[in-house]
Amino acid sequence: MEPDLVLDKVFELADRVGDLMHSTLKERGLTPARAGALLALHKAGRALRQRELGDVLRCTPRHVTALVDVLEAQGWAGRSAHPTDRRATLVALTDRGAEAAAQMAAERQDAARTMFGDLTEEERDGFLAVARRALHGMATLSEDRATSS
Amino acid sequence: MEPDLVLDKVFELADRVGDLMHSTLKERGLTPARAGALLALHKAGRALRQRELGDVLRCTPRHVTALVDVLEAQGWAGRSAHPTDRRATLVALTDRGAEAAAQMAAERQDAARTMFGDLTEEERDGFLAVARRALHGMATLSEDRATSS
DNA sequence: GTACATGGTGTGTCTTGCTCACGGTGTACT
DNA sequence: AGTACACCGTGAGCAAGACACACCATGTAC
Repeated sequence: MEPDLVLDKVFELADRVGDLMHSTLKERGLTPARAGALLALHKAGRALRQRELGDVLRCTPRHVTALVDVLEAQGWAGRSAHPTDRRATLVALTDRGAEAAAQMAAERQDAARTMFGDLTEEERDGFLAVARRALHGMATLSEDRATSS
Repeated sequence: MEPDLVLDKVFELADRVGDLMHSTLKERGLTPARAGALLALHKAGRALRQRELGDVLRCTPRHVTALVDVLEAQGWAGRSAHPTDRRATLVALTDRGAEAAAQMAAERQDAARTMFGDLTEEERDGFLAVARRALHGMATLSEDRATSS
């Protein structure tokens, strides 16, 4: 069994989950990026500056503006002025947005339980250990590339 | 340890590998989709109809046209008439494309070895077993959604 | 030989994501 | 004070990935 095929499985797993999520989102009228923004706000549990949102989502401030534009137009979230910093804009979920985000988070957890809920503790630990070592190997690879450039 | 967090790790792993691949591709002047097409042709080992390429890449025929347009313009691949079916167009790698594809495949294998190469057979089997069960659970979920719609 | 299926493409749209430049605002240091 | 600088969001413009619909040329089956 080549390491190659293990990597294939990881991608297959991520792809399938991604596909499923994508299709459930479409029913809600949400795209992956917009849903990500809602979930980020949900997880934060408070209003975020657009800048903060961009940091969490790992995208540029410019893109956050566009994202929030749509979320606001469709009633998922709203902008408000920052109380003390007049440069900043706060983004908060509307009731509708909060409900959708909570539901999506719950669905994600259900899916995770369906996939990994019936594992023994041993199996889970073994799986995570392998994943962690792989991530560490990856990090090493990335650093090598960074220093050699 | 919640199943939730296991899913997070899978995504993290896939994301990191994806990021690394993306950056190596950019140095070559390739985008993910175009590189995918080259690798698909490489793996097939023969010229493919555009339709076949679309099936492998899981995208629409229209998108294949656009993809091949660019690959052809940039000298990675070339079109030729199908010898017997005059509707069909065959896509084949140029020498340059074949070389790049082979190199990318080798790099991918190297990365996989860095991540999973030092596992014992037991660890690898355990990991794969978990992944397979998760995939199976996913499939069940997807079917449920399909029948209930 | 007619009806239908298949293969590729023109046109148009949407989403994600980037850069660059800019105006308004905070902050720190003279 | 005032000046320099950093930070926040946004206007404008662009590239990539991907979809649907309509269309024409070609194969195929009846």
